[in-house]
Amino acid sequence: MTPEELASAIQGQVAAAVQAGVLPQSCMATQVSVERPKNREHGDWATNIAMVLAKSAAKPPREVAQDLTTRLLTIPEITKAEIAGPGFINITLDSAATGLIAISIIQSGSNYGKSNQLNGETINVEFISANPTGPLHLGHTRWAAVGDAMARVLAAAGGKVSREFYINDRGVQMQKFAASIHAAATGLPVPEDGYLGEYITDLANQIKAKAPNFESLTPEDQLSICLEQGYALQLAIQQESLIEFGTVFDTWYSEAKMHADNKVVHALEVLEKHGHVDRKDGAIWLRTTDFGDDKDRVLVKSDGEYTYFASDCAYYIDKRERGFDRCFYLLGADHHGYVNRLRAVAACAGDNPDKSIEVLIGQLVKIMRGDQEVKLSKRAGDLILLTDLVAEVGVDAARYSLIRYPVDTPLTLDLDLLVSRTNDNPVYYVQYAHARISALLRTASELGHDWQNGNLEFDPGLLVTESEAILLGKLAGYPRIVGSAAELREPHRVARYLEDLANSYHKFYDACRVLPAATEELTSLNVARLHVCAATRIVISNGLDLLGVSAPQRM
RNA sequence: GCCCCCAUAGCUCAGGGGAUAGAGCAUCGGUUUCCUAAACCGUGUGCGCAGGUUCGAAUCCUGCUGGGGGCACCA
Repeated sequence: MTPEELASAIQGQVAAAVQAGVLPQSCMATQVSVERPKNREHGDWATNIAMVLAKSAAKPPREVAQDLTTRLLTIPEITKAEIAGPGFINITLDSAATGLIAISIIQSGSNYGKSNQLNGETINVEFISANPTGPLHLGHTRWAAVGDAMARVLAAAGGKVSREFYINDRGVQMQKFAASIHAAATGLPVPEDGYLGEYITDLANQIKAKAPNFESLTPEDQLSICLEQGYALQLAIQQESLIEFGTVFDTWYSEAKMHADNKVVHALEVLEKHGHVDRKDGAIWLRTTDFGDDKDRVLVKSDGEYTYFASDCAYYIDKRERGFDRCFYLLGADHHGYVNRLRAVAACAGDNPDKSIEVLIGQLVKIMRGDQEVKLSKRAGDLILLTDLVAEVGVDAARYSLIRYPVDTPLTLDLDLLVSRTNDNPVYYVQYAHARISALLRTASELGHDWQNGNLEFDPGLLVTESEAILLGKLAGYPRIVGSAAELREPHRVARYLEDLANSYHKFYDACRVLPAATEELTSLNVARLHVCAATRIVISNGLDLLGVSAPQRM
């Protein structure tokens, strides 16, 4: 029996109580919530329904609980229902009812945990969106991991998700980038505010190697080759490192192409049509203060140039016209000032920002090397790159350690720690549980035990020990973890859950012998426990998949 | 000045209004003739301060203190 089934069974008993006149009609509307009690002695599940209903029933919670308890005991799967504390009802299920979850997980396989909670909503998840003027650093890496996990979680909850990377390939930064490469290629001094770092020299060398006549070109032609080639090379480097990292975008969206396609002009027309555009001081403004921004924003400067903000507007409007119900922006804390203006843009375009825009602010990643904080500065070339992190700790550990914390808390990674003690990383703990089960199932098969289709049937009633009951309860809770991770936009919940699940599995493994000893025959108890193991492996594998972390067969 | 985020064990952090607030690391000790010991078991004076909301607050609200970040016709 899953918690959802239990909740609806309780709902049914509430209805019966209303029918019997014990509870007023108003109690029907109340949502029943079922939770796992922290303390195992309180049973398998607990509900606070009596306390919630107490007010509308105009009775003390314990009295409501008393009546419901009697009714709940008529449900065959419930062996015990007790009132506790202020009015909790603690419920113990028949061990067979608890154990059946294993079968249901095995049948669902990779679909276990998926739902249609988001009801096919089309969601655009935009993240990283780094300038193509340098490699991706650790700040981007947090989003590369979390943004992708977010997309996976939303998809598992029934969203139609598209991952998108916005390329800021237009504007002053690109010019500086080209000038910096050009300087490196020709031995000129680095321009003011230019980019530093070895990668600039590398790019310059690659460009010169591809264009043997480079030296003989005019400086203007050289510069334009540097821009074009430097951009292409650097973008390819970003794309490759993300693929290696396991983050694959559906769309790489070029700002320059958006301009070339006249999308910005179109966006201005849309905004104008909705009546929030002003002209003053020779510039064109969007009256974002109509919708809570603290000042109006310039779309077109008095010199006729579009602002970056104009691109933001056009990009948003284009996303909506491409059919996305909801646009996620995953931004660093240094961009939190954008939230109000993005929402105002949506409102100026005639949308309800509460529906169409969702901005998640990720606090910055602080990096320690021992006691020393490593300062990041792309211009100065002092970087911790995505590729560096992966080289040091591997994709799985890197992704996992970035995902397992909520994004709204600053994250401190100690590189020395991550490097020197990789075995202590929780990801290994979870992966080990998966590898351990894989080994066990492998052994079962090598010994010729046919536990799935053999003579012995799965008997869930044999799973009676404490560690089995705890493990089964955790397995039953997985779908709601995925659901809450999606609803709250907090993929880290999946990671925390997996650690908890792995812990329950290791304890189970320690307490319960799964396979028969070498000389003995397979028993029904072995079969039942093999089902539990198989179900656990499925859940770990499904959960790790949501994080983009591998589930190894061997370690 | 205005805005956002944060404050929980020695350290890094979990904890969607519920019962005795939890992990990992670190410390010290224990467990394997038996399926993977990357495991398991034991070892703890902790929710920054003050109010409020209610049957009940680490959780929600207000104020304060302390830390991080942000405020351009920049990108």
